[in-house]
Amino acid sequence: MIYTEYGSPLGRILLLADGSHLTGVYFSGQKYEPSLDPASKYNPDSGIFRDAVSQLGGYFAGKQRRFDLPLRAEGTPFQMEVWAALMEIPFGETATYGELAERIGRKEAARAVGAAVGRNPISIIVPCHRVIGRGGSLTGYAGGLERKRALLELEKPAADYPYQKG
Amino acid sequence: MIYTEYGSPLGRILLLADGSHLTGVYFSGQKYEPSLDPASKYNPDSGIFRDAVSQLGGYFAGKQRRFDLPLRAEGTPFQMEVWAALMEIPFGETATYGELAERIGRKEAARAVGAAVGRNPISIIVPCHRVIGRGGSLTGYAGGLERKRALLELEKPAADYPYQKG
DNA sequence: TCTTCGATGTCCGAAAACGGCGAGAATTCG
DNA sequence: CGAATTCTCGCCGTTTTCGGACATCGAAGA
Repeated sequence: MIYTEYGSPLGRILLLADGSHLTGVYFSGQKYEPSLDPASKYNPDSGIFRDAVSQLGGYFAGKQRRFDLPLRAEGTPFQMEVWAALMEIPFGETATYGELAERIGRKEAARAVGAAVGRNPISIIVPCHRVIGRGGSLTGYAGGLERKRALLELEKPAADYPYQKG
Repeated sequence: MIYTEYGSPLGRILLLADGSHLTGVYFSGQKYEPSLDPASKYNPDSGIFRDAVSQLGGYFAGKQRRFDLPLRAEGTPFQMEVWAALMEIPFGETATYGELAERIGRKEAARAVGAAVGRNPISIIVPCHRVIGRGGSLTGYAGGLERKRALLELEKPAADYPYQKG
């Protein structure tokens, strides 16, 4: 278990890996951010991290629309199904929680999908920010709505997203 | 993780080890017997098992009063404390649950001690059969009271143990 | 003598609470 | 009259909480 940090335009990001696979990408301080395993080592020079940081850099620079990295996300069967579905949403597009639920064959489980999306361990790369409410509202994001909005604007500069009141 | 079996005078016994340490000794079918990890391998020729079987043979034959084997028993801190205390009860002697509780500095936890003793993963060698009720009754044994009685008689052939009523 | 009760750590099942939802009714304003 | 907003309620997987049951034992009261 190794980790490193990456200073993104949206704030510091913690990256976790098991050596061969990327296992976590968290905005520092975000909801559900795991506490660092004492046994894990700071190792910014690991190949997996160099690739990840490079691709994240390209993404934030607007030069890269897809990621190509070995990922490993562990969770309940349901969660992993949801996360897999997330990977099917292309850059620049969005889906609703209900649509996602339907796609995995559990039409009525929109709310459970919401909970699972919120537990996505690999932010940005597994694009949980592309899921919004049926009415178009952003509804929520573990890293903070501000970042969700920023990511969506980065992917679709021309669009305007509704602001939530307040 | 490896395992083997040993046919004792009191029935078939399952032995577990991690290669260097003995991690489990269970009467086949006893309470709390763990289901065999699919990844574990049958390996009766492992050195640790040869030693264990040899010493168990000597014990049942009445020729050996102590065991000398590398052990590893995992559990909660409380449980491990109880199991360590069990090792202090010499061959042929007994202790009550309350005494054991007092010995680990938790005088009032006799009942909790009972629960922990019941979870002992290394029967016979960690001598949980040497713990009896305050009144002298055998109270319980994960491998069955009949075996507990047999073990105690093996260790102290001349003694007579009270039968529980009924 | 017999029953009741309280203290203790762990496990297990049941039940409830809790979410990054969504459809439909009720309500509020122009 | 619409159209936007708020409420209410059902939906569903996960997490948390809670209540017993245990390999006990001593003290207190009937």
